[in-house]
Amino acid sequence: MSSTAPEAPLPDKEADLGAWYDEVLKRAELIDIRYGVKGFVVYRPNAMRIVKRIYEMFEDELESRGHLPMLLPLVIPMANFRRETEHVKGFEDQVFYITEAGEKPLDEKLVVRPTSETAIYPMLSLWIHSYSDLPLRLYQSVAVYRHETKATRPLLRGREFLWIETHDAFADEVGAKSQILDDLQVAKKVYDELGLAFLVVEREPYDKFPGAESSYAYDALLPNGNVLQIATTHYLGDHFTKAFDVTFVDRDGNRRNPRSTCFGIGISRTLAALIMTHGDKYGLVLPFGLSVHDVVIVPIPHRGIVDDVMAKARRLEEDLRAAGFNVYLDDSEDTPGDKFYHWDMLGVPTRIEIGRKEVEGKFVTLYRRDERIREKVKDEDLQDRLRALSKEILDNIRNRAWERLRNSISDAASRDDIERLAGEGRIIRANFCGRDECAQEIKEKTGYEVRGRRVDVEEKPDGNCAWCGRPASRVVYMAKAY
RNA sequence: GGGGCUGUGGGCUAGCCUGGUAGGCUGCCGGCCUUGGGCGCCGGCGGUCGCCGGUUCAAAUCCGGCCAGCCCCA
Repeated sequence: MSSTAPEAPLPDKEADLGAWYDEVLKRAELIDIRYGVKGFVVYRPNAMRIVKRIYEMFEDELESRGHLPMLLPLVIPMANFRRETEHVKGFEDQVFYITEAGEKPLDEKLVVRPTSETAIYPMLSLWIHSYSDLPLRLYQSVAVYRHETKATRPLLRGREFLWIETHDAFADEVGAKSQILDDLQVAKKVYDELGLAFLVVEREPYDKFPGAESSYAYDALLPNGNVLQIATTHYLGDHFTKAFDVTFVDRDGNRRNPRSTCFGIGISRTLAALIMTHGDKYGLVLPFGLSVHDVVIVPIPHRGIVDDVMAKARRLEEDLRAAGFNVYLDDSEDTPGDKFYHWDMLGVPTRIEIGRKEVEGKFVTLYRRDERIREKVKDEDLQDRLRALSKEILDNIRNRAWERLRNSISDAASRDDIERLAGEGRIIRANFCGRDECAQEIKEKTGYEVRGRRVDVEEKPDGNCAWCGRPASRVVYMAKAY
């Protein structure tokens, strides 16, 4: 495979995030957008490596909290899809249908899942009988399909995207609501390990998932000031269990409908957020555990001591591998400079350079990608230093992300404030009346969306609605959204 | 949904207005020389110019349609 050594520098990330992003997807060989079908892209090995790791992190976390894996079919019979009316209304203008096979029309039209509630609930009605079957926590890691009408963007808005969806059922509302909090913990834990910064918000009532009673979301901040919804968890009440006749008999012998929840984790979008949050003018920046390798060794052979350099490089590779590091010795014939640019582009977090000085001085030159600086480390200290760096790098890029998020938020007390701050691309915190009319007007006038109120921090309004002046019932965050 | 721009060897592009042998950089292959942030030299490989149709003796180039991507607006 070619290790494309790109000539020109990347576009300026701050000035033109979109151009930078497209170029990184291409040069780091992450995503190929040339498949030829609008909204569908190819994930190349460098992307899938990261995707698999993100999946693993979420799956491990979900399973440790009682979720079991499952796999539902891609297709949903039309009759089932139509059983929950609000849900249908929310999705029907963007579902793909399968209507024929070969040349013949199908007897029953099939829906390609835009999400799998209407696939699983008929099964839950078969599986759930007694309170002892509850709670039931299931998840699947799949792609879903939505015929987006807005402009599609690789990983950010596709007609096919990767995600995890959980489908949980509980005997009562208390159980279901506590699951929502647990879901939020799952997301927080993994996003922390990815170094992402985010707002956790409860969506406004008119902005809920179709069929939900309440919706909670993780909005990550992108460097252009936009927010990106990367995960949502929903309390579905008994809407779906009623519509699909899911019942159980409680301890008192009464037949009841379980309360249910679902949790959608956007894997494609999480990848996009990772790329854009941490990347710089040399390409990806990733914490340990996400990139193709965590440590790359680059030998710098000089005439006369090539053998010594290679021997030390090989010995290091062996030692580090034995110690559990994901290490790679780049002994290709490219020049060192070429290799530096290549591994920088892929976001490999650390690099070890071995040349004459390192062989003679019994040390290595250790480079960290996040700050692009080198340090000398004595051979015997290397493993400890790498372990420490693993944590330092993650802390560093996470802190940077959070600092940017904190610095992006401004308070607005009036309509003028909102319009001015929206013009500056700020995330806006404001007292809000909670009315859909206001939210729509704000969207029309400024392009900003009311994203909801914080759930991780309690914030009480200290004045009237910043937009309409009516009494405020909550403090909300407004932002331009992807 | 509306408007604009773009599509040329693996990657980036020139040529298009003014129709006539598709040029460069990079990559890839072979060789020599090298190697501390994209080394140098020599030789070679690689393109039905997004797709379909039209005009013409002749189309990458002009015209129409379609597909895809990017930007702006709703």
